Amino acid sequence: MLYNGRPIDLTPEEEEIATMFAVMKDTDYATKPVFVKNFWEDWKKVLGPKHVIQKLELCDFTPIFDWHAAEKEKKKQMSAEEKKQLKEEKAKAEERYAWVLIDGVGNFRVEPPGLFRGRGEHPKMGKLKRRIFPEDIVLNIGKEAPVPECPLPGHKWKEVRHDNTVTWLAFWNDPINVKEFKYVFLHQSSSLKGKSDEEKYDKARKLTSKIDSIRESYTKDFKEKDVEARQIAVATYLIDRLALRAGNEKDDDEADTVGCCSLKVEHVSLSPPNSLEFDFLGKDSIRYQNSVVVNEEVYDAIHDFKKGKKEGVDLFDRLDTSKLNAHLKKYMQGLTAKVFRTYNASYTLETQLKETLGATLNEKTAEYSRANKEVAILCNHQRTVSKGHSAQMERLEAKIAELKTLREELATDLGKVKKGKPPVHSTAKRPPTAEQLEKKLAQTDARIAKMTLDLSVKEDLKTVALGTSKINYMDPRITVAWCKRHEIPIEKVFNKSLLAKFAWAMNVEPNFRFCEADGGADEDP
DNA sequence: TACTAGACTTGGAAAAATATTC
DNA sequence: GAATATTTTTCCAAGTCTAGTA
Repeated sequence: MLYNGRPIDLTPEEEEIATMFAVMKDTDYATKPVFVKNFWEDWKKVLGPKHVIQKLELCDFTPIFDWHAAEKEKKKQMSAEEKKQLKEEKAKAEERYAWVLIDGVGNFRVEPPGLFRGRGEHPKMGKLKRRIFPEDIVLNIGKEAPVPECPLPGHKWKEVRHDNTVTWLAFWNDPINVKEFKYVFLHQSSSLKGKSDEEKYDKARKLTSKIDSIRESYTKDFKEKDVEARQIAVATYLIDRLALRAGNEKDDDEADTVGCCSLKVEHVSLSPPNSLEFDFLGKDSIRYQNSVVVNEEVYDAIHDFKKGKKEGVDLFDRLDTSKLNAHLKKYMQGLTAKVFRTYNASYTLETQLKETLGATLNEKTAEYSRANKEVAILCNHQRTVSKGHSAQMERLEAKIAELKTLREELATDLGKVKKGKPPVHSTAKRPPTAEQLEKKLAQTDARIAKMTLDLSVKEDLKTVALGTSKINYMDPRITVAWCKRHEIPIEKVFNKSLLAKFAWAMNVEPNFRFCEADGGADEDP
């Protein structure tokens, strides 16, 4: 790299960190002052006080960036054969880390050093995430099991435990947030994960038989004199109807985001006669923006909760997630705020999925996507619009316009031919018959219809992420049963990973209903 | 009861793999 | 068959919630 216009040599450690920064030149992070400041503070520590480099502004990382770009290009240019071989070698070398006796392991690699990429306006973005050594790692293995050999010569594990009350295989402290941990868990497809997944959905399903009385109860409490009880009622209403998250307290050294219990007064505004306007940053700094017509008593309650409070003050000042969840436990064993999200997502999928369907497989899977989309919207699962989206839309529109012109030409030719005159637009040596033209016209109409539909679906889904609800919120038994009823191969809606993850749900009866009145109710009430 | 360490689920972005189009 | 679009997988950040402690 260059410093003040002159080439400069760095130690491998200094250079490694410089490279982390250099390669991010074209990302959003590089433009954020907090990111740059945090990076410079941490790099400076490594450089030391007497280093030639004293000012970040005088650093020119372009040579490193160009080198990295060239490396990337080299990799891209490798033949498919070479890539395949490299991949196989890697898989072979790692195979022994990928399995435990009973099942597969999830992510078994430690996180490599890098610059922390927090989401939203994270105060720690750009900080150096240091390299993890065996001395950082705690292993959890069977008492009689041989201790895995430490792969770095001269190093040793931090600790070896034998704790069979937890599921993790290893952990280390997150270097960015030393109080937090990074775990190695079993694979999503493992029986252990499958079991707890099934329990999660069973618990949500159990809500079916309780939900009416719960709604009755909190509706009654909208008028409670006691402020805490009233806040619990309104918060539960929002969590139930809007699928909001619980909203735990957050520290100052995290991005400023909220959930239900941590909403601030400025996040909800009143719009007469009875609408609430929500606008706040939720998990991952994803914006939640929604206008909802609400129960009049809820509207009045929010009005009261906001009264006399300045910006930045908690809307539910008498409430936190533990109080809320403690209250929910009175309704049902194990009931917490997140269960409502699972319940309402699964309920939505089941009620949205139509039982009367079009004839083709494509129409059926499109119906599934449509229902999936409703769930994703409920849960506010969003994605950023892809880079080439608008260009892609324009191309599709142009194509449709082209087809429409063709259609007009076919129509006029058909008119001519029917009157026994020669076609104007056909350039074929032998003029087409009326039948041929009619067939082509029908084909073109079908193509126009399909492309127009594709176009609107694409535009519709440009900010909606379907994956998260599919992986975490919709009871797979709903999907499997629906597919069985409509003779849709399950592979059409679940990819390989999901098939493995949801192995426990595959034997469900075709008539399974998530929201049967007695669905999953207690054996002994 | 409040606090917090700990363990687990949920989340979007980016990379990699695969399918489609020209 | 290369370029482009779409889907799948990987990565690791960021939530939720429990249980133990003071």
